[in-house]
Amino acid sequence: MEKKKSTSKIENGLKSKEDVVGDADELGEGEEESEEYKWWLESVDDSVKWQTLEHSGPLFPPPYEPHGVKMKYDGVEVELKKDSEEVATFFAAILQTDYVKDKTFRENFFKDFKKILKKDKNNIIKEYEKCDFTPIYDYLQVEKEKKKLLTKEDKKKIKDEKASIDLKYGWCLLNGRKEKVGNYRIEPPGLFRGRGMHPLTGTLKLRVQPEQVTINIGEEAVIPTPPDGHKWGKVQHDPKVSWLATWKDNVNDNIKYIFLAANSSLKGQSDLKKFEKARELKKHIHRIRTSYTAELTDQVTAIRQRATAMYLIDKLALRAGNEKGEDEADTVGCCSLRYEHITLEPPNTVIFDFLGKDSIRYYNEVQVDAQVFKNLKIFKKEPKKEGDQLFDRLTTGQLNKHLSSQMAGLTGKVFRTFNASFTFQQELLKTPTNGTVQEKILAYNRANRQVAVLCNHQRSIPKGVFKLELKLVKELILKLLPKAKKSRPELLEEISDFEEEEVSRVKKEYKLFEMEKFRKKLEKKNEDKKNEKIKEETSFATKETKSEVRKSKKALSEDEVESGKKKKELDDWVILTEKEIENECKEFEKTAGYPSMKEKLEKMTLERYTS
DNA sequence: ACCTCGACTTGATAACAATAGT
DNA sequence: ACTATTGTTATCAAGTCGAGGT
Repeated sequence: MEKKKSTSKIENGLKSKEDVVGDADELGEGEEESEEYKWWLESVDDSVKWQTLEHSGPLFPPPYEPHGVKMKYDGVEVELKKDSEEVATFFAAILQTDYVKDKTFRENFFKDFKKILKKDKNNIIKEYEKCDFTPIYDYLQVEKEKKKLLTKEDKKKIKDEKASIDLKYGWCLLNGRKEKVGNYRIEPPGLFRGRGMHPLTGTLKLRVQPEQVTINIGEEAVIPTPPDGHKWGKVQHDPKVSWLATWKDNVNDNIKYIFLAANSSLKGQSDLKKFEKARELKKHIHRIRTSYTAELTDQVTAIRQRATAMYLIDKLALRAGNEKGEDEADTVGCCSLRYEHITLEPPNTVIFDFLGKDSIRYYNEVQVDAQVFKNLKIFKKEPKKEGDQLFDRLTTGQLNKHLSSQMAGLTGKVFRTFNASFTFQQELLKTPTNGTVQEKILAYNRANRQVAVLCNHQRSIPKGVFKLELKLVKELILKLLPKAKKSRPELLEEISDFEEEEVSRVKKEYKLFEMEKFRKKLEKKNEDKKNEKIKEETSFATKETKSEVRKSKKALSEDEVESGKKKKELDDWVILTEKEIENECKEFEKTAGYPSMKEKLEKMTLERYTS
């Protein structure tokens, strides 16, 4: 195999995209130049993941250090033993978030808190309602502020320590090559933050002991030393799996792993394989579509359901939708859709409304093929009612079995990759061939947006409304919009009641403010660009005069130095039409509001503590 | 033919670092 | 130079899917 010295970043800039991706292996700074390993040219047999494997094992979180701050029970300070204090502190830390507003979260937390209290022989704390965690919360806030105020040297020291840890645990030797390890830290204890209506949210996630951990490592390799006084649960040498360590999580009985990083050869190879599979589907998609379209009218219900599901997965990029257990949030995918998740509106509109992965709402009104509409109507026919499976004769297992008979290795998720990639490519084809960098970026972002729409990817405005926040929000608005003092006198009033409604109203107001700012920014840039153009033209006309020439020869004039950056950016700026500005604003609206506000609030909190 | 378990990917989001703006 | 904004990386919950047991 031809080997080549890895090249510098500057050289990479001149190379084709493929090469740049290949060169993306990063060795720590100051590393010796290593010979490049072209994993993407390696054969794709991945049943054996490695021949030799050496690593430093997982890194455990530091033991809990008590702070001694007392919480209150029924108005009285209570002394807590170490373990109880730790759990109380987990809860205190998120006091202002709306995890605490969630009844399930509170109850699960308190149940586990009481268990720990019992072990610590504490029989004072009995009712959640009498608990007051705010002293601990306040303490944590102060600690946070202190951390921010650390000196540069202290911050550097912390950074260096982190780097030396990373040097030890962040790398492994896979077949003798140095590769990056991903999540080498054992997950620290805390309160399980299940998403959506997870029945176990708030449950105490216990500290993982080395005795629960299995190490997977090469036979020849030195076995990493477990923490003092501890032993590994098990040490194995299985080259058929890629993980370095594993343990079982006490909350869901889920198995957790330590894997290599996303940019490692192993992950790279399987990623490549995934996309190659999606490309392969392109060759078969016509045949597969013809086949399931024919099956839409099959006599056998199971086959009809399968065909209909395939249509939805293909057309809407729905997830396969495995069955879920009792102890999980009630979310669905294609195969697990229920009666209540779709509404049929003749002649052929289907309204999807359900919670998908991460309890993110999928809402879509779509026109479907007439036969699909007919089928869905049949699948909803009585005696079916709310709570019943729409595809009652279909499981993901059966679906995938059929898919792999149509094309080797084909499963439901391949359609998502395929359709996302296809959409992305189609959208990129609209890039202006000789457009500016700005225009190209715009096209790229638009393509990404289209994929996000297809796959229903959405980042939500973070929840977690703080009680204190409302007050701060009001202060903030007054600070930013001084004229509101007159027009909105109620903002000056003392807050008596922290109603959710009030919070969202103030937030909306802030969002409007943000959007106005954004629009002004765009318009100003447009203006600047227009002016610059005019200036350019006029300066070109008078360029002949000697003084002008001399001035330009004087390297850069002062104000040119100052506006250098701005100018550079303006060079790429495309003058937007009113409609484009409108579109950009609409896009901005989705993300405007909370994130920038949150930081401002944090700053104000800091000012408060430091003044 | 189910059902559970194990391994791995996916995706939201929180935390941090880099860059732009004043 | 200091701070606001934006981009990147780390974290971890929540999916997918095949294998192997009953």
